[in-house]
Amino acid sequence: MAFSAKTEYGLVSLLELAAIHPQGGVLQVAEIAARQGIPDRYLEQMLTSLRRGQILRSIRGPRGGYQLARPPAEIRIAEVVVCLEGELASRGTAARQSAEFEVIGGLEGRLEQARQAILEGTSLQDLLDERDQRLQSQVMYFI
Amino acid sequence: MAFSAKTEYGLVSLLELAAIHPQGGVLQVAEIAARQGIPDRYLEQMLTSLRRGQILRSIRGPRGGYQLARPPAEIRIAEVVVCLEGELASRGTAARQSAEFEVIGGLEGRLEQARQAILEGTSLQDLLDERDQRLQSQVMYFI
DNA sequence: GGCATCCCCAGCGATGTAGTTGGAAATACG
DNA sequence: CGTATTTCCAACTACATCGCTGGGGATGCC
Repeated sequence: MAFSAKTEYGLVSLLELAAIHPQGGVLQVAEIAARQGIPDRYLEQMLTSLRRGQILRSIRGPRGGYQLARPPAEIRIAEVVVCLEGELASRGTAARQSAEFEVIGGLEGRLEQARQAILEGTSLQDLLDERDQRLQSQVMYFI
Repeated sequence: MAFSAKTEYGLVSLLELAAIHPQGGVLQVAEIAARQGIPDRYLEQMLTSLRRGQILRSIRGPRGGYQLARPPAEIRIAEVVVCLEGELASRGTAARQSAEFEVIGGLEGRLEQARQAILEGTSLQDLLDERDQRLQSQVMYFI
């Protein structure tokens, strides 16, 4: 798959929070984990990363939980992925110095650029819309 | 990086072989490895994969080596990558059944589709042209 | 104070990646 | 024929990462 479990779990959680954002919605780790079938102690770590990345805000104590730090339209998926994938600073390997390696490096650059374009061009709101549409058509079939 | 070392090494080797293909060129593992600074016993495995994938042909015994099984224009990079990355059949994870996971899955699909489009749309000849152009401009600077 | 909830960080098993090694089979060449 | 050269096959190691679990600690509502 294109994403690690970390990233998938984080994005799914953000989607859940985005869905109730207009109501200023707050969800607890355990709630999200139960609904999505994710180990809660693991999910905790992703939400912590997202908080450190200023994407989530947390509320401690009883009746606490997490909520989006910004409206979904202002959260780019690229940002989320960087935050969850751990950056892996200078993931680029020490480029070997031959014309052949440079050409391959160029191809890799184009691949990552294409990926980045999609991730930058998609906001959490876009995914939320997609989700709502999906749920909508499920209801249609149901009737 | 977008590629594993395996894939990079394999592609670099293919580039070297493509460069001398019009002369029906043959190179030995040790030659390529030395020129590119790759451990030769490791590179051996990549070239074996490429042979099994019908991308290379091998000649055994003294004065043996490897050569392209087809002209570079007929070798798509997508094919090479599949061959080297080991396929990892059904790399796709067991998709969780929630609207949120489905939406994320959709995004992953678009990412992989974009990647695939580039890899399908690039032939070994394309990379070879890029290499030659790069070498050409190096000479320019040299003068 | 007590309980619910987030916070931090350490560790663990499975898997994958990069590379090494040992030897068997084919074949050109003298 | 014999030997050196080269590919072929398959196992093995070292290390990192991934997905996940666990133990406490901090905070804050009641």
